[in-house]
Amino acid sequence: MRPTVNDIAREAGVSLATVDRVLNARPGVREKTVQAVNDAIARLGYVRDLTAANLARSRTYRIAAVLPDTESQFIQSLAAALQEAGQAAATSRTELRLHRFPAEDPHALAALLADLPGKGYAGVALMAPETPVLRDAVRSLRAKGVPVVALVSDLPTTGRDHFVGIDNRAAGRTAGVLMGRFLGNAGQVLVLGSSLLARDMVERRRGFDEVMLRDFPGVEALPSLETHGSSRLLRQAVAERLANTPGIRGIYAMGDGHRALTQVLDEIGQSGKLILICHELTLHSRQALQSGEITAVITQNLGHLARSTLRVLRAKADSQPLDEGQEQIRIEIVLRENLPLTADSETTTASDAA
Amino acid sequence: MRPTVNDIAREAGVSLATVDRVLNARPGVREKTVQAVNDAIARLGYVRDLTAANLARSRTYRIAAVLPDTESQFIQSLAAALQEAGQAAATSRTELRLHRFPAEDPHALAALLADLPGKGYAGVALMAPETPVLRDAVRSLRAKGVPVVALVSDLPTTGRDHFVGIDNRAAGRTAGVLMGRFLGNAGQVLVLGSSLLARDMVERRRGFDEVMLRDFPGVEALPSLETHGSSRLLRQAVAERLANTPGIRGIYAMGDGHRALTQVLDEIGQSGKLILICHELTLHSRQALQSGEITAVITQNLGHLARSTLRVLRAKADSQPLDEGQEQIRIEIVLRENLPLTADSETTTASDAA
DNA sequence: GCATTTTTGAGGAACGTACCTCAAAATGCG
DNA sequence: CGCATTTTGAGGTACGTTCCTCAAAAATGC
Repeated sequence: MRPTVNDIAREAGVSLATVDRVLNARPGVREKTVQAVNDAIARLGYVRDLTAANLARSRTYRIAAVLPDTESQFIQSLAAALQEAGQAAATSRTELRLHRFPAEDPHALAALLADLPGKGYAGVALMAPETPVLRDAVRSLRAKGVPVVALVSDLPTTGRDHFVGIDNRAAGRTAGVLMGRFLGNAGQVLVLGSSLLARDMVERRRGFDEVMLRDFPGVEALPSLETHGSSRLLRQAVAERLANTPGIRGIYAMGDGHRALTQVLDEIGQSGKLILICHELTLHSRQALQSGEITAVITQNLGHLARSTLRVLRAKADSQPLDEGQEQIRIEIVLRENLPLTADSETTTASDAA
Repeated sequence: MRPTVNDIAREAGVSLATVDRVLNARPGVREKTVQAVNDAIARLGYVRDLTAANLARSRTYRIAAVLPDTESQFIQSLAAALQEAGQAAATSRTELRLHRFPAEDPHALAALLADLPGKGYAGVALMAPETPVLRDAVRSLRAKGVPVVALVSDLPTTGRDHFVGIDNRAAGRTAGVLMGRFLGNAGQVLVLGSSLLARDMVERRRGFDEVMLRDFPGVEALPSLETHGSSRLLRQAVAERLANTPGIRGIYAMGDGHRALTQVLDEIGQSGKLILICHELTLHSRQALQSGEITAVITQNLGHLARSTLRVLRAKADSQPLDEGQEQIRIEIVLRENLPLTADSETTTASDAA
């Protein structure tokens, strides 16, 4: 049988009340007694039963996930993964609520965040561009004791408690090696990004160039083409570039918009002829991998991301330490050959089925 | 406030006892009443509070992990990862005990397994070769109601409840694409495996060949060289082959023994000149990746593996459904550029620090 | 309609911890 | 030493569920 608080009390020769005071760091216990209790704890190898503790505390965790209201397949998948993780966590006294904000309106976002503490939220997960208004809003949240984690794209200047996502610079480097090696260190590479204002895009580009310069002098990475999430812009620009620059043998797509990209390649008869490396495994990129239109996808496991978010926020809310290893989100390389069968990490969830 | 069993009783117009009978599928309730209760549950959106339930049940999970007593760095790491996951799970009424068996003695293993049910184990995780003796032992365990999961190498014929590990065929395919592409579809490849009796080795080889035949006709994959875990054998064989077969431009090492391999390559002056693809990220393979001696490592996250093992066994012990997505172990591709900083998935744990 | 069986209700104890109150004991100080 | 103050003890209730008993009520068969 595992030792309980009563066993500690007996072992330490003190009362249950005192043990409780020590365990929960309540005041009014002599240093000497604290020691005696801690010794007994160590001797018995006591570990607090968290299930009982949470029950007694009737602790519940209401958590807010705040995402832009973009239509992108990636955001949809992220939302679905969060919902799913929330469902699964319902049995452990955790409740997740999804909030959307107008993608281009930092003030609406700030207002939304300001409203959260009053509603009894134990933590907030946030994916948003790092504006000054946001910075203040996050600081104010944290000042009120509500932990905040940044999702997917980091927000270092806001002083967020944690970042849940991949190291985008390393992701860019990974794309770089794959591209360099697959091209055999020769040829030009077209680089596409949704916006050079987003931190993740900048970091990916930096990582990509780093590897290219160091290891693949034979490859020329062209300046980034910004698509601003517009598929028309993307198709036009890509078609034009490929026509004008015959040396292009690879494309590195740092942002979303796989669909428009594979479409335009198909139209101009280049489908499957270029090395194409993208980010994020979605329903579409999965198909394109399978058909050989996309060579490799750099991705992160959204299921893991969502579960990690909940775990981290719960831990922060209780100011408990994290299991760093478990919370590190891996940079996954997906080729046709190691395409996961289904589910989880991915984008094929409820929202797609509908 | 979340609804409780009492709320259901009120809502359904029955007593608490009846609600309990329905919730726990106890007999003696009319179909009509069951329906009424289920309706109330649905109407209120009740979700059982597992923490309270486990507390009331005073359910604890004693789990055995059974591994061969091999010295290999991989097994050591796996053991460390399991220990660590066990530590972390201690707060949730889970206790993990590690058992070792003599690697070459199936009967000792069977005896060990036969002894477990008496000791109150709620589940067993097992990594072992698939012998007839083992098959019977596992079946007998399961017949006694003890769930069994296979670790790392599957045991399909034993009727194990679950397999925790990667799809080794897909892992071989992944190694294949990387090799084929990195070689630019030309040259010969030396393939090393510890033993062709181990199921994982066979599956990796099969996957590797599959891709080679289909996608890289220019590459010739030589017959597997068995090393039987002996580094002397490995060094001799590799040196000889490389000397006799100048067309070899890549090596695919399906098993362990990275250290001996990189050493012999260094000795014959081939270090870093060949494309070298291995399995399992260990302390040594990590260093070799960093120095460029190894090109790519196909690996699985041991931290994830260990945590998944515990989750699966707990679920099986309670005959609850699994979150398939969460339990799928990914095939990870590690290059120098996406080498995780530290910890977890890996081999740099307590045992190494000691 | 009666006896028999099945279904239901009421209540309580338990799991291990948190948190509260009030009184008793120990300690520190002048 | 006596006083005020700090520290400790004893006991209780609560969290939401499980699991038990015993009696009462309802349904069933003949």
